[in-house]
Amino acid sequence: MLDIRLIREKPDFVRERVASRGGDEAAKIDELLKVDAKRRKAETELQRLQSERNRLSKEIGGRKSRGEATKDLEAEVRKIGDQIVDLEQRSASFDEQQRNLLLEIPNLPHESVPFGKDPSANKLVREWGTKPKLGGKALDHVALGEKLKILDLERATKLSGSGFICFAGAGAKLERALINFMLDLHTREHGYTEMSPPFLVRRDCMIGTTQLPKFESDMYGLENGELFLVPTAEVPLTNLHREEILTPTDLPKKFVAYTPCFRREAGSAGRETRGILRVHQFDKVELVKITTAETSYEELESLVADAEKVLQVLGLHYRVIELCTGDLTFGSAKTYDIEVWSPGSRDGGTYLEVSSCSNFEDFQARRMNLRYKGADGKNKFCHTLNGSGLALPRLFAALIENFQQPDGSVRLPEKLQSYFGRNEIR
RNA sequence: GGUGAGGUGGCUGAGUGGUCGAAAGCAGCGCUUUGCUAAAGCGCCGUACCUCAAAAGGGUACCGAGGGUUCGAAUCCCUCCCUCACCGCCA
Repeated sequence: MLDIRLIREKPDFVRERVASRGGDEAAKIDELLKVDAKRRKAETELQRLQSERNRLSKEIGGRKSRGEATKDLEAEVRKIGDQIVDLEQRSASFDEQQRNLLLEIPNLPHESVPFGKDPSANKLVREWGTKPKLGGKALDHVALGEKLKILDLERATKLSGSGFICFAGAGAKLERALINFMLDLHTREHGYTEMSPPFLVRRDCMIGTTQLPKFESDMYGLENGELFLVPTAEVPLTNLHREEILTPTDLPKKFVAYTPCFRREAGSAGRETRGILRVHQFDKVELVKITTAETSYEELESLVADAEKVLQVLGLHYRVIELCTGDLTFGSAKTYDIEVWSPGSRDGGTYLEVSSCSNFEDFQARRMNLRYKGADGKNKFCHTLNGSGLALPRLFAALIENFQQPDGSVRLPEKLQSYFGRNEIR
């Protein structure tokens, strides 16, 4: 949520920044300013009347204690009371309109974000490692999974429909090994605190991290819209301290959690969704940071580095992409994607997004009223960041494709062997 | 799920219709004094919003949430939420 004062003071700047993402939300700025003006006018008038009522009510109290008549004053206050009821309703309605508009306006891209309207304007930041030499006959993860009996997609479909995964045997164990490996890496070497949060959260949490109100149709909900299945651990982790005022010396707070993620992914189908690459339920290890305003951008860089480390230790080739203004998600001010090499996908391989690391600045914090005490004693909104560290199905797919052997077996990276218990799957 | 108790400022805790945004204590901040690592005295010390060019100042709202009664509600009534205790059930 943007600061209404910023919009009021620099409407042109906000309009221009919002427009740089594409979309039509910039048009809402004018509407918002109108509502804001009406709201403040109503509020000022309301407060004037309330003040008057307070004054007269005290006068009544005074007169009664002296045994004087109060009928005339009571009639007057009753009249003011009627006007107050009316103005309260109008004021509350403007207030709600304003909040609803604010919830629908996306965050402003950071000034460093490259301008562009689609992914073609994204910027390659760096690459790490090299593509494996597999002799041009790389199998994709679906074929490999079937051959090694570590994926049972047919039966997953029987249980839950398309878009669900059933890891089998060594596949299930590999999934678990990867989760443990990543959690250990981030807690032991990167200083994150491991959490195991609820997988169902309240509506307010979903609003806090910007999944709602705009993207409700992408979410799974329960109980008349009261509880939602988390689409990512970002939601419970970032909301942990919602409505709190944190001590700056406790910042940054760094959390890591494994959770399943539930997404409707309505309308997605086709080559992008083959196998386990885009599904309704998947596992993910997520990194979240809560920081001060001053440090959030350096924290973003180290967050990306923390996520990259997973691929480095596993020895998987990847690249880091900086998203352009038009490709940013709703709440993000700046985002880096990490894409791992998948030699079996498409014809001759492609890159798969396994992490998206974003700085939301105070956009989420404002929605969830998450603050810290500034050095000047004033309460300030925190900055929030998150990134996958990493998403499992695509990592799983990339791993078995990159390390497949000519005989169809998969040789596991050294670091993973102790977690998996063996050095290969065959 | 049942019964009972309760939700007041960073914490503890008064306050059952009228200068209560709220006593007091603790914590915190500032000054003074003594001196020593602690104590005493005095002062300040919630949040959000509106107003104001800004600061100062002024105002409004907030005592779990939402409604109601009233000229006036932390205080009375209703609904809901949460916490605690005991009972029941249970992986």
